[in-house]
Amino acid sequence: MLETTEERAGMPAVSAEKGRTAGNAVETRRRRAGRPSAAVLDKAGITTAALELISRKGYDGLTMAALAKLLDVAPSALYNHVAAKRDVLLLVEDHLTSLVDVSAFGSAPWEDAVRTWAWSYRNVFAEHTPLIPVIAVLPVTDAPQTLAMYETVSKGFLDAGFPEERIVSAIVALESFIFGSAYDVTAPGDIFEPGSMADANPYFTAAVRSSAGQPGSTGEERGKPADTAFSLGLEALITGLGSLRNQAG
Amino acid sequence: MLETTEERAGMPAVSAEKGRTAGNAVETRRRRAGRPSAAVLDKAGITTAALELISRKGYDGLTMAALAKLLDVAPSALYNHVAAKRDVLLLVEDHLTSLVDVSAFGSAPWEDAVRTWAWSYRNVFAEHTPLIPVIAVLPVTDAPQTLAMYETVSKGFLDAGFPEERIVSAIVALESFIFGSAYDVTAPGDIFEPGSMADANPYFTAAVRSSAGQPGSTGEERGKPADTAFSLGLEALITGLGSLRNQAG
DNA sequence: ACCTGAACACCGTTCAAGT
DNA sequence: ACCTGAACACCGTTCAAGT
Repeated sequence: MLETTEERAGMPAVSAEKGRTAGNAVETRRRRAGRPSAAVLDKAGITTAALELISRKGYDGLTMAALAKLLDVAPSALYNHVAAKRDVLLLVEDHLTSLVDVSAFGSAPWEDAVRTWAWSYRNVFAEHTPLIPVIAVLPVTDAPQTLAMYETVSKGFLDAGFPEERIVSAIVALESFIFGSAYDVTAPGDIFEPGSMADANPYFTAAVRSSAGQPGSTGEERGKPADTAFSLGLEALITGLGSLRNQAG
Repeated sequence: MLETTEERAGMPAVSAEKGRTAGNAVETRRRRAGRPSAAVLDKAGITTAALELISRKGYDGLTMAALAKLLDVAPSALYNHVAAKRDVLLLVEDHLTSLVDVSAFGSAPWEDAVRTWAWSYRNVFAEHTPLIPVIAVLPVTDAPQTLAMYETVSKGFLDAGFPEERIVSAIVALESFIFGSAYDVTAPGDIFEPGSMADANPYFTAAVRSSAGQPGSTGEERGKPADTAFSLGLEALITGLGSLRNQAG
């Protein structure tokens, strides 16, 4: 999996001085200053610790100080492995992208493969919306797993008869929709309730009232609003983009 | 338009003690402690000052301290008018939404109206992507201009024969695509250059190479990549969602 | 090369005191 | 009600010193 030499270790690295794993304090003997005989930190360990912190305390809890504490080092030690906090977010982003399901490309028909990929992609990042501003501006060179995902998706599009010169635009369009939709998942359910402003906005108010209880994409009685909107937009995109394919696929 | 009583003043409020407008220092006579005879701050002034700061220094420059300095007050004075920095972002967001062009609804055909609205919406927020996480979770009750936009768009959809119970989902789907696409505009042009990873990712690399110089939506020789992708996705959504309309429109 | 520890230049926010 | 001024509890990051 595009593993680099400095990222081979598991996480969290065992601290020789303490005989324990990070985040699970057992002893308190201090590590003295100076370079340790074996490095305590590596990128894989930092990534796993960041993920652990995010799942426990959310993105507000992901501070360099908290990360350092979980890894049992001084905050400044992190800067031997990352240039800035943004690099930590980047490591996390690339790891999460490897969780996106691209397996249907190559087995299922194009429409099904895009559907599986898009839902999986949205669901992964719905839990990690603070990363979206990072991804959107992220050069693919800095994110090997993200690049690997694009490679699989590109091959799937090409094999399905999609014109090569339109593949990147199509992926970008789908991704834009996916990222925007990931935010919707986190929105409160009553986000569109006009409340006291209902009288001044009758058309929108009526639309909101009548949209309640619409069936979800999976067929249940009332789907979550975010899922209904995602399904609606995704099917429109699949149909519209699919019309660009030629007969080769 | 939906002006509230405490927001009627222009901006920046004139400081009686200094005889100048905020952000344009002339005198330095100190305002003494205690409640001033006329309020120095109001929401409209805070909004305009925030916008000024953003245009001059970007969102990193928008701090409560910098905002207070531009308005010539102590930082703590802001908290008499907003509960937190988030409220400042909300004020800015609602103002920007009022700049989105919804004028084509009611005059142009539905497809053209959606197109005009979507491009305008994307262009406004492409310059203000840090607001996107705020909007996505924002109850409409707290943003009267945003609600007004939804009202106009909803009426446009209904008048065009769009089924009422699908309007909110359709707007959400379009908005999701618009917000995601706004990020693309800010991305560096070479974001997809595989660089040294090209060999390991041949399909994606070929797609990136062949996508360069594709025509933009406005017909010029080579459009900006973000515009090409936006056009592609938007037209797919317009076609797909448009098929839901009945003959009434 | 890769740690510690101290320090720097900020943040957003709170709150008593003043008029 | 609506300011000032001081203070609090943080931030991310830098850098000399140590091995």
